[in-house]
Formats: sequence, C-alpha cells, structure tokens
Amino acid sequence: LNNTLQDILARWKRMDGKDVLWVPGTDHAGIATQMVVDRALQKEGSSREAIGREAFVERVWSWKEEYGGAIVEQLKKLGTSCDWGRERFTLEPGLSRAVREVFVRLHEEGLIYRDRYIVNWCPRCRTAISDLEVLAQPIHGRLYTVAYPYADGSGAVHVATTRPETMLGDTGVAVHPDDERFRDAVGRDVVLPLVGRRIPIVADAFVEKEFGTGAVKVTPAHDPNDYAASLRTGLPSLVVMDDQGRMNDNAPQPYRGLDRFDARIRIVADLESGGHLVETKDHEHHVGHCQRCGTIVEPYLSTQWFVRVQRLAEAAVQAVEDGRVRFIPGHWVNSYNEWMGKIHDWCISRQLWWGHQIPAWHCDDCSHITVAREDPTACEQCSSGSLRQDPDVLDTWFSSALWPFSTLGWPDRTPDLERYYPTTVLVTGFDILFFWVARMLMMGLKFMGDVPFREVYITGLVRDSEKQKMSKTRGNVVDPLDLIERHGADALRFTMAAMATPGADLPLSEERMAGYRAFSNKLWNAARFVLMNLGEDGGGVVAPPLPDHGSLKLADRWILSRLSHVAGSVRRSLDEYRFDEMANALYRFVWHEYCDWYLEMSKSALAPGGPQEEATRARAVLVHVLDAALRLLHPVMPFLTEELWQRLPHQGESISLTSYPGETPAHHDPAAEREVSLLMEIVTRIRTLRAELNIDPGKRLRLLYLPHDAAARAALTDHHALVKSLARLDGLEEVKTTEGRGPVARAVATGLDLGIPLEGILDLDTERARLTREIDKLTRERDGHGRKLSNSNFVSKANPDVVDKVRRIHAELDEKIGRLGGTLASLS
RNA sequence: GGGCGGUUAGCUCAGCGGGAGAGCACCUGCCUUACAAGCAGGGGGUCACUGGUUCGAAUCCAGUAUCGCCCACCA
Repeated sequence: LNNTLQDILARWKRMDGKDVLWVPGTDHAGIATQMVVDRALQKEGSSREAIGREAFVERVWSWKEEYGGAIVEQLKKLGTSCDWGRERFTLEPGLSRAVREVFVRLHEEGLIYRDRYIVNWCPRCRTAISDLEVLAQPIHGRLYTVAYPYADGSGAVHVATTRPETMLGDTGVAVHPDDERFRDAVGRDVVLPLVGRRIPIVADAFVEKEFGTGAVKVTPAHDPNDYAASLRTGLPSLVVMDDQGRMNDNAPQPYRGLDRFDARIRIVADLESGGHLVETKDHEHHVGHCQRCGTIVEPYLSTQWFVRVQRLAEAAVQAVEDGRVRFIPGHWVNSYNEWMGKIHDWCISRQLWWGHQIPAWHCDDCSHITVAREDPTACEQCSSGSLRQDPDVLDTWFSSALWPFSTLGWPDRTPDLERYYPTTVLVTGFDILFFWVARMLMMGLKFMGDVPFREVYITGLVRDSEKQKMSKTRGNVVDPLDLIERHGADALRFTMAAMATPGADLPLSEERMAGYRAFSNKLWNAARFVLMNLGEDGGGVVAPPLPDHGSLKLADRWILSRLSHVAGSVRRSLDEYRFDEMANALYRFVWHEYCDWYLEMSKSALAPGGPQEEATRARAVLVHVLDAALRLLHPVMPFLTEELWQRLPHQGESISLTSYPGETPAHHDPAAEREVSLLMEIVTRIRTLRAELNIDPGKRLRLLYLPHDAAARAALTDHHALVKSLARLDGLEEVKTTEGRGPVARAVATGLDLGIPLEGILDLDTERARLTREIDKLTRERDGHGRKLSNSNFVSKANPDVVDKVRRIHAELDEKIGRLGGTLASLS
C-alpha cells in the first residue's frame, strides 16, 4: 500500500517534469533481526553467548544479505520507480557516521545523558525498551492484601499488591498525607514479612486513598510510581531481580534464582502459611507486554542512555501548529499533539549486539566516560589508554529518525542535501506515527533547522480477511509476490489505490483484486481492438493525426470532452491524495465510457465499405484517447501501460517519460455530451424492450420514432447509423403516429416516443402491464420532485439553480408520463 | 480514565447539505469477429437509533447504542 501510493505520486510528478527523488532502503530492525538469528542459533544448539559478539554480528550481516534483499526484490516486482542506485541501509558506514555525529552533538548539549533510572525491561529479550515498545494488555490477575506488622508489635498495616514478588525489594510503605486512617502511622516502621527488614511508612500524594487499603508498598527498583516517590521521600532502591526476571541475591535465600512468577507463587504460599496474607481477590488490570516477543515487561532500575526530548517535541509540535508540515488526514494532529505533550525522555540504549554501538568509552582507571566521533585511544580526562566501549547499541529508531538527511550525505553539506531537503512528502502508516514520523520531525528540526517533509500522508493499515492487523510478529502476512503472481502487479496496485480511502483500513479483498485484474484484461483487449484497426502490418503502425476539432463527429467530440473532464478530475484527486477517487474515475472512464460506448460507436465508422475519411478520423480519435488513458493510468498500472504504449505509435523511450494529461478546455463540449446522453438513453430503451420482451438479441428490429422537440429530432435524424449499429436495428423511421402499425412495443425517451413493430410477437396484456409498471416508476420519481415544488419555502429559499433543476426534471418526467399514459390508453 | 474512527444493497466499501452509488455476489438472455476474465438487461437499501438546525439531512449539531483502534503510573 505504502509503496504503491508513493510510486503513484513519484510517477505522476516525474511525468509532470519534476525532479523526483525517491531513496529506497531499509533499517536494521535491531530487536526483530537479533531475535530471528538468536532462534536460528538455538536450533543449531548454539547461542549468541556461545559464539561471542563479533561472530554473532557477522552472522546477522550474512542473514541480512540473504533476506534483506527480499524486501527490495518485492519492491521491484511491485514496480516502484525508486532511485535504485541510491539504496541505503541504516547500519552502513555513511549513515553510521550521521548517527555518531547526532549522538555526540546531543551529548555535548546535554540532550543525551546516561542515568540510573527505571525503564521497561523485557526479561526475554534481555534489553531495555522504550515506552512505545510496551503494549498494555488486559490480564486476569489477583490483588493480594498483605499485613506488614509494625516494628513495635502493635498491629499491622495492610497493603495491596498485584505483584507480591516485588515485596522483596520494598523499602517503604506509603500512604496519602491527607488520609486520616493513617495519620498516626506515618513515620513509624513496619517489618517486611519473609524478609525481616525494617522499613518506614511515608506520606506521598501519589497514593490513591480509595484504592485497595489506602496503603501501598514502595518498591522503587521495580515500579515507576514507586521510583518517583522514592526520589521525593528519600527511600532507597533495592533491585531484587536479574536481567532474566529471576530473583537475585538481594532476595532472601529461598527465593534466589526463582523466576519472578514462580517466586510469586512461592511467596504467596509463604505469606499465607505465615499468617500475613489477609485477602486474595480476582483483579482485572492492564499489564505491559513486550511489543516484539509478548513477554510481560518488568519495570527495572538500571543504567541507560536517554534523550531529553521535551524541547525537541515542543519544536515539532510548533512545526505542525504553524503549518510547516501538514498531516493528511488532519485528525491525526490530535493524537500527535497529545502524545508529544506528555512525552517522557526516550530510552535509546538497548542491551543488544545488532545495531550502532554507543560511541561512549568507559575508562578503567578514572571511570570517566569519553563520548567521541572517532574511536578514542585515550581517556579525555585522565589520558589512560584503558578504555572499553559501552556495550549497548542504540534503538533502531534513533538512526531511522535521521533518514531524511542522513541518506543525503549529512553531516556534509552535500549538493543533494541542498537540493532535496526538506522533502515534499512522506507516506506512511499510522502505526509508526510516534515511532518514526514524530522522531524524524524532532531530529530534522534540530539538525537541519527545518522539517524533513512538508506533507505526511498517513495511510490506514492493510488487514487480513478477518480484519486482523498484519504483522511480521503475528505471522499472518500475505506475500505480495504471491498476489502479484496470481493477479499481476498492476491489479495489486490498482486495488491498493482504489481502496485507499483516507483514514480507513483496507481489508485485503482478493475478489476485488480479481475485479481489477479483469480491468487490466479489458484495457488489454481494448488496445488490441485499436491496434487491429490501425492495421497491423508487421512494422510500425502509424497514428493518424487528430483532425481539427471542427471536423470531428459527435462521438469524437463527446469522448474528447469526457477525456478532458476525467483528466482534470484525476489531477484534482491526486492533488488531494484521493487515490481511490483517481482509480475509480479512470476505471469508469476506460470501461464504461471508452469501451462500452466509444469503441462500439467507432465500429460503424470503421465498418468496411464506409467512407475512408470516416475511418481515418475514428482511428485517430481511438488512438488519441487510448494514449491519454494509458498515460493517466500509468502511475497506477506501470507495467501494462508501458507494454501497450510501446505497441502503439509513440515517440520517446518510455511512457514514464511522457507528459501527464490534464484538462483540454478546447475539447469541452457540453452540447455533444447532452446529445450523446440522449442517444444512449434511446439505445438503452430499445435494449430494455428487447430484454423485457424476450426478443432474440440477434434479431434486427425496425424503430419508429415520434419526436416532440427539435433537439431530439435532430439528434436521432443525424445519427441513424450510430443508433442502428448500437441497438442492432435494420432501420429507423420517423412517424407522426404509431397507430395503424399493428402491434407495436412502445417506450418513451426524453423528447420522443419510440415504437418497435412486433408482428405476431407482442401480447397486448403483457405490453399493458409493462407500460403500467413503467408509469408507476416514473410517477413515484416525479411526485418526489412535485412535493418539493409545492412547498413555497423551497421555491422561495432554496438556491434558484436548484429550484430550476428540480422544475426541469419534474417537467421532463411529467411529460414522459403523459406520453406513456397516452400510449397505454391507445392499447385499450 | 482520556482521545480517534466506523455503523449506507447479501459481502467489501464510496458518497458527507439538494434526483440513494460502485465492485463482487444474485436473477434473465446472449460465444453480436477487442474482450465469456466478456456483452446486454434486471432485482435488491425506513443510509444504527433519538432529538435538533434547515425550505430540504445518509450528509451538519447534540445525545444513545454498538464495533474497532490509539494513549494512560490506581498498586
């Protein structure tokens, strides 16, 4: 979806003569990729620890070479017109240089810092993750109430917790300062059950009086609220788990080495047998899970690197506010502002091996940390040569955030950077609005002094047939190559474009894709028809030039007028990112106007034995309109349009280098459009008669027509041949009355009565019933308008144009009903 | 607990202030020499509900129901 839409924009603008740059590439997907390779090693009975960091990273690189190319291969099969010579990868030297530069500069300004802080920890991935990488999911848990006895033996304080195992790390109990129930408790000590440690009761306003017992155990090292409270109250922190979520040596002996959830069971049992467990009840609540592996995340006190984002975020909010960057659809600004408004510092260090290793070196002698662009050989403080680089790597999004300028050569002031930054548009899914879009904005503004893109088109998500989100982790992805194999890249692209209603998700519909495959086929066959009529002489076919507009026939003027309007509306749709409107307009024009009508109309002009100049003129218009339609469709269907364009008479190397059609006001011809609508109406009436009366479609019929106005009369009289061929007639005859012609099937069209003599076929009763049905239908329609017109408020207050229109339609229907009524009466 | 989006034909969805639409599915008839992956014709909808604004509401406003998504430190 994403790449189809971008390619539509790129090809369109390229055809408009713009200098289009589209840099393709991939990020290194740190956690996800490392997990895949970890699993592969596990299958071999090995592990990353067993082979060591260097060998592991080498292993990931070879995996990347093998499978990373698959993404690029898919893009090429899809037909995306990227600048392939510029393909980039976030871990390559050029981009890594930008990463270091940004890191060092932010560090110099104090916007990157290293601190001991409570972070989200995934015990399975064994790394810190950012707030965004934690998904809150509902859990059927339990709320345990535990009695913490006062140190002086005078009773106990009851605390409530959902994670009893963390009590091993409790360093205090907190109550609300205004809570009368605990007025005398504050300042006293309790003894932590199972541990025996004396801990104080403190007062802090973060405690909710209404929840649980009103007293909360404080575990600063394993709960973000508690950590914050500990900073205010001076309570110490005690880490009681290791990096895999097992109780560590700070826990009492019986629990050491137990997994956190095993420890929970054991501790609950011990509390119960010790008489400390007051109550256990079911409790539904939300718990953070690792976005990558689904493991329950542990709040964990550890030393990490952070970006101080608040001021960067303010600048990025301002940029949206004052219109330097625009979101489409606009309602995403709400989410963006809300998230940016309460943003926390961004934890950027990951305890992984696959990624940009943090450019910070720890000195063994003075423990100073040297942050530098180039690997240092000596500590900048004590000059010791005994340095170890920080083992952590950076969050993948840190490098992705730099993409718009790092790929253009930054930090050098390259000509590319001058020319292409800021870029015009970013097309992306809403799922990475915060991960990527917001961070590119922050980094772009910070390091380039301007937004990285002027517009952000935010797509919905392609979902599977059950409307489930597709994701690599979930494993319900559809392989685009498979869809391309079965329906064609153009059909896939057309489907994406046609379903891209702004703000809506796209449930992938193979039925619909099959419909657009049929459209490709239709276009192919239409082109075959045109080529056939140009005379396939084995060599280059020649397109006759488009004759002067004045010498064109009605059908030609009609299709050229329609083409111009469609080209105009397609451009307007593209301007507004309405890919769905664009696709629908072209589908309708090609299939239901060009193929259904113009091609059929051209057949009478091309009929063998007819006038030569008629045929030449029809051929010229056929080619002209097909060529324009192919160019209009090219951004959506690059393969088919290129193939057909090459077979048609053409100049130039590729359709992608031609111009994109637009409106041609000189071709606008409302009179021709009106006249053709009338002829279409007449032809359709005759076809309906055939169908309703079960007349053999091949049978040639004679048409009697009785005109009631000059325009209708002229339209039909001037185009006998056209109507004859479209309605499969063997003759038309203008009459003053249809009386005395024997059995005649009748219908009315705007401005004329129609009659088909049907000797021996027509049954009077059926004919009367048919006419009555038709009159009823038209009457219902007419009366709807009549009600409006009899409302004086409508006539006096509504827009006069609207009133006129309603009046005209009403009169038209009324007149038809009258004529049908007359016909019906004549049958009695 | 905040916020966003959806509710229109059997299915998937457009339309967002003036005659209810498309694709697929369905029914009828056609191998009419571009196309049966097709052609022609047709049936099918109190536009979730309730109020309001308006001459006029699927369309705007308020509320209700319902489905989905995002954000959120009540242990």
